[in-house]
Amino acid sequence: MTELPKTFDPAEIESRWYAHWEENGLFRPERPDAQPFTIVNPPPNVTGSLHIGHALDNTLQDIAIRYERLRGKDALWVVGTDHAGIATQMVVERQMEARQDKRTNYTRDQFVEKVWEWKAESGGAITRQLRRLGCSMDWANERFTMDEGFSKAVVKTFVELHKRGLLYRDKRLVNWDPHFRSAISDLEVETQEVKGGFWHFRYPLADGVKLANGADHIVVATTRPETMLADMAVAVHPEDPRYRDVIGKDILQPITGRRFKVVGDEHADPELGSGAVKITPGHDFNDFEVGKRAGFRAADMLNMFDADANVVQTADGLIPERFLGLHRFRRDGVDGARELVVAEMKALGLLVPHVTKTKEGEEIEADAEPRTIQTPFGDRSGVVIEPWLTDQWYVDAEKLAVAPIQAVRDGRIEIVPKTWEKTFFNWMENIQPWCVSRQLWWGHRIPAWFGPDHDGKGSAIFKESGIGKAREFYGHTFVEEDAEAAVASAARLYNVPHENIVVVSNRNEAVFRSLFPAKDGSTDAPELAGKFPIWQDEDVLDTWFSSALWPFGTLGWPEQTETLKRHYPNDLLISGFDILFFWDARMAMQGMEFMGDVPWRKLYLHGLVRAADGQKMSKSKGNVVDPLGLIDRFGADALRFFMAAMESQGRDVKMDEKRVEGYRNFATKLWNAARFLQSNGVTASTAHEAPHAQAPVNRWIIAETVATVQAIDTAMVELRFDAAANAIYHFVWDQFCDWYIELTKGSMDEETKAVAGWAFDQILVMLHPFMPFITEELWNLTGARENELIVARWPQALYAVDTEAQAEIDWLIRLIGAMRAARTELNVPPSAKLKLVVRDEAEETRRRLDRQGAALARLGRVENLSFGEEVQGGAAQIVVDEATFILPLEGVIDIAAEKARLAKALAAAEKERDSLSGRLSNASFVEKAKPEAVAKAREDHAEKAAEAERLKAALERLA
RNA sequence: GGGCGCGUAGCUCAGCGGUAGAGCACACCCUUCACACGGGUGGGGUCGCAGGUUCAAUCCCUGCCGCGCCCA
Repeated sequence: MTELPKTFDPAEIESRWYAHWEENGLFRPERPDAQPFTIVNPPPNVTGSLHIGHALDNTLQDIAIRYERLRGKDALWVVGTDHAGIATQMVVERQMEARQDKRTNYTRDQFVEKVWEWKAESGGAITRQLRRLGCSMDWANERFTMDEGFSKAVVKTFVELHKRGLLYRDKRLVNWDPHFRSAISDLEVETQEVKGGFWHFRYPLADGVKLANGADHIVVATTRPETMLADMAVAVHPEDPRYRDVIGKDILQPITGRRFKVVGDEHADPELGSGAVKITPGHDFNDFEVGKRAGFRAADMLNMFDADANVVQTADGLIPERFLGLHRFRRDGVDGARELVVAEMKALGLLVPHVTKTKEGEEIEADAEPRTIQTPFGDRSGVVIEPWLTDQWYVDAEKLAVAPIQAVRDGRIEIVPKTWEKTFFNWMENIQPWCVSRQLWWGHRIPAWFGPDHDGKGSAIFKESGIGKAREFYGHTFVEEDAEAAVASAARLYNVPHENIVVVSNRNEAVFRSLFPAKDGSTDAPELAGKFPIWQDEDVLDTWFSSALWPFGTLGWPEQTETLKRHYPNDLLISGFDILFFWDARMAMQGMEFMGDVPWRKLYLHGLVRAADGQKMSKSKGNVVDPLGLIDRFGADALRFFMAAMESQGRDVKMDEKRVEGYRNFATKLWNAARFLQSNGVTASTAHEAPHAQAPVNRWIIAETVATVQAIDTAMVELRFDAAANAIYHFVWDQFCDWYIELTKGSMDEETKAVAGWAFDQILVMLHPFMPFITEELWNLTGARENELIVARWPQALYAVDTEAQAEIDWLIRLIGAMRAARTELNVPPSAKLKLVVRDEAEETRRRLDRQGAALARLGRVENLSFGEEVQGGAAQIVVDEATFILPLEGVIDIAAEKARLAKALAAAEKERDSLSGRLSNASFVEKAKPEAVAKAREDHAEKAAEAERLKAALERLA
């Protein structure tokens, strides 16, 4: 056993022990016969670095897993990262940009290769950082969503969902992110309020038609004037008397000269604005629905934007040349289509100005009415989302949501805290189809192949298309796990031999090679004449589509592995509530669909970590706290303890560095307690059971240890991390250090050494889930051990509570406390030793004084104890239970001060006594209150009355 | 507009039907042989406001005020 150094260095201990645990496989000890306990980590983004939210999330998980490991379970904490489609592609593209390079200088395969290179070099940052936090994850089986095995699971899921009719391709409006040039899901759209305008345009009626009021036009209002270039109708309420007669008549739109109809649709609210709205089905979600009701097919809806949201010609060719290529609206100081539309309408006299009056009654005209507009933004790109008409893959979330909803309802999944259930239900019950395709290069390529139409006689037919979006035109789709299966499927459909199916890279190639002569000019026949080219969908899947498989994909699925059987369902999932929809809900859907069972039995949702001022941390605000910086300053143990202690269910955690510092101090306190024990010959305990003890102080600390185990066990069942942390904190500091060590100082007999060693060992075990590093270090420094603390045994909580010992030590603590208080209040110098005279004491008190005399003498600074004698002159008097303790202070004491002190105590006792007697004299209280409450009140009343009597007597003695 | 949550000591937060707790901060004292990242003692709260239920409300119910989040 080495002597403990005076101070400890968290950094050194942390790196040493972490490496030791990992190298020795201690995060996943072989326990084939033990009950499994399984958690999967929310896979952090492979480009990410550890932020304070990860620190909270992973600390809680580590506490849970270490706790269960100590309790002997086969504890598995699955770890890995996700490939973060957009984020990772962005990172690599940004690096390229810095070298004046760009993605499109490479083929897709070359680019993807470069991303893998980046991952190999830089993708490990977050996993190194999780290690610094002390997370005891199963690194030996670390997973990545783009792993071969995991990718297989992703492909299989896609194909299966498609087969089951739960996944389909559809042409409809998606949330298009013009920055990333990709679709995103509705969850990735953040609505924000921005200041905008509401413009009113006059749309002339064609053919001389007039409204009931004689007007030759309809006024429509819009917040997006640029979309008029793709308008296809004007909608009015069918019952609106102003417009009823013109339904079915034509509008002759200015600027484009397009003719379209006035349609009746209840979407138009007669109360709002003019009651007439322009309809742009290709660029607005509401208008899309109106358009469909008006009889437009999605494929015929006009599109006026390219992927960058710049204006392109519509299918009818009516957008004037001068608009083409403009951005949708003003950007970087350059006017866009919106500004030009407004200017031209104004010039045409078709803009209805917004008129306001100043206080002086003067009228002021503006082009638009200022308005706050709910505007959709891409959560990652920060640009305005453009509803765009494209073909995308959708998961039928509504059907998949049924089973998870049921599982939560009947308790197979328990959501903690329960308040989140309502949010979960609300979202799940109103769920929208989930768009899972993304127009990126990095990710799981969608296992769907497209092929041309056919004439039924072995020839391919390529449909002509009017709109230049090659990715959308195909005749047939083959969703299969690989190209070979797709070829087979295509051969079946086209009814041709396999060798007549040729896999090409995209549609352009298919068209070119099928319809035009071979490149070498050797023949006039197209190279693929008589054959059927098929090409794979170029899109990839939403990253969340893959991470939804995490609870079983990481365990080997679709293979039916032993691990999978043993560890699915997982026992617990811990995640921030911010990913409840993104991830948790989707895991529940996929888990129920493919495993037929819940992914986890409990779902624990914690809040956000906020900055000290309560603001959300963000890079732009510059208020981000780096958890690694906190680890450097205070140690990982202190940061972890802070996270646990602050995690009460349902509330956000506000950052408080002083508190982290406080827990660093707590670690130091523990360290020094160990030093003290060591210097007193206390060593590691050899038994799991508590030693037999006679001395009340030893029996007391055993009882308190057991009470602490019970408190932690209860807290952990309820997932009250704060309660668990506080229980061990107060036990260590307030009971073990402040009282047990102090009471046993100077009387360290063999029994005490054994009990102290045992109790300290239990402390190390109980504290280990929260502070793994310092506890492991002390465990090994305090004695020879058979095993590391990380795999030690959790304390037993089976002992009967030793109420007798507890009562005695409780009495002793109260007595010493009261004596100290009296001394301080009467300004007795701390070094002064006083005599102590006891009167009115019961037998039990005399016996206790007998046993605790030494402790009382040292902690109460008493040099002589006697009974019953009358004290001459001034003295301080202390009432504890039935006895009065007198500290003679002849000549030293200020009688007036002592009188005041006693009077204050007397007043307090009388106040409580009277309040209790008041309650007891209330007949309805005695009748209606619970009997226990009445009994308790009687008991307390008797006690307070007696105490008041004794204090009164003490006061009289002074007079 | 719908939903959820929060308002308790100067600050950060627990608590909960029987008249309030912690950490930090604050004041005073202590070079007590583990620890000043320490020890001791103490001050400090009409538990947002107003009603109601109850023998009894900080705790349950209703309304209001203030703050925050999510969804449309």
